[in-house]
Amino acid sequence: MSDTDIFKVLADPTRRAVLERLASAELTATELREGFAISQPAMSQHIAVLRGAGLISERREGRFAHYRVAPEGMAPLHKWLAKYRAFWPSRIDNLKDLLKEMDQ
Amino acid sequence: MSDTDIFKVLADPTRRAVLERLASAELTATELREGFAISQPAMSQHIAVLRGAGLISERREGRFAHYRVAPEGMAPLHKWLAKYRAFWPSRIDNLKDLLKEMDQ
DNA sequence: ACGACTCATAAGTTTGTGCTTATGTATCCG
DNA sequence: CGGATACATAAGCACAAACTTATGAGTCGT
Repeated sequence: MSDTDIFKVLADPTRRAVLERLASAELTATELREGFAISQPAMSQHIAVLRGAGLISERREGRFAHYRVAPEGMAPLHKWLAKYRAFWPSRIDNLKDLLKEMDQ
Repeated sequence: MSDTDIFKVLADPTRRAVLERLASAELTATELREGFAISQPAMSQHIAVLRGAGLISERREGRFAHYRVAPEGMAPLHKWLAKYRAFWPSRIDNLKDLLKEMDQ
């Protein structure tokens, strides 16, 4: 998955909203569609794109498809952004706090 | 600058390449164009987009326009990605190393 | 077996993005 | 002043992206 593809995939607000909803819970395609003013095929297509990018994973169960975030798919994005870490200083303190939290 | 806009801006490989070149040095529009198989207006348009997104800043000097990275423009991206930091564990060690480096 | 349900795929339309050529504006230099 | 240089803007075109409706494929319950 190229950087260009990752950015293109995430440039769509509906797809980012889908990721956000999946961040807190595993959901089916139909459940995901709730709250979106979008047709079922449109959602299906977005899901296919997210899956193609490795950003979500699928668990089939009968006629239901359950989706969840595949965080490792964000790796290219992390990696790209890291190239600009020389400019992070103002955020380092936050990171330090975060690490302290996680140590406990 | 919305998340959607930031992602759209960065989804273009030419624009990301421009940022990469500017990360190490301040350059003029013409200098930036070197190595790209692209017309002058095309580059000018990409620059306008990057500037509109707050990702680069301009320093005018006579007829020359010098550009450099405006790292704070990446903030929305950092912020968005941080929402998925719950999935970072495998990267925490790298962060710790990074912080150690920066403390010295 | 049959209708209802969940999701995927196909085809067509519309809108957006990035490019081009042409031209405009401002600055520098001889 | 007048030509050359640096960059921006305008207009038009080609391709890509996201949506729609229609339909297909598989699963469930009665």
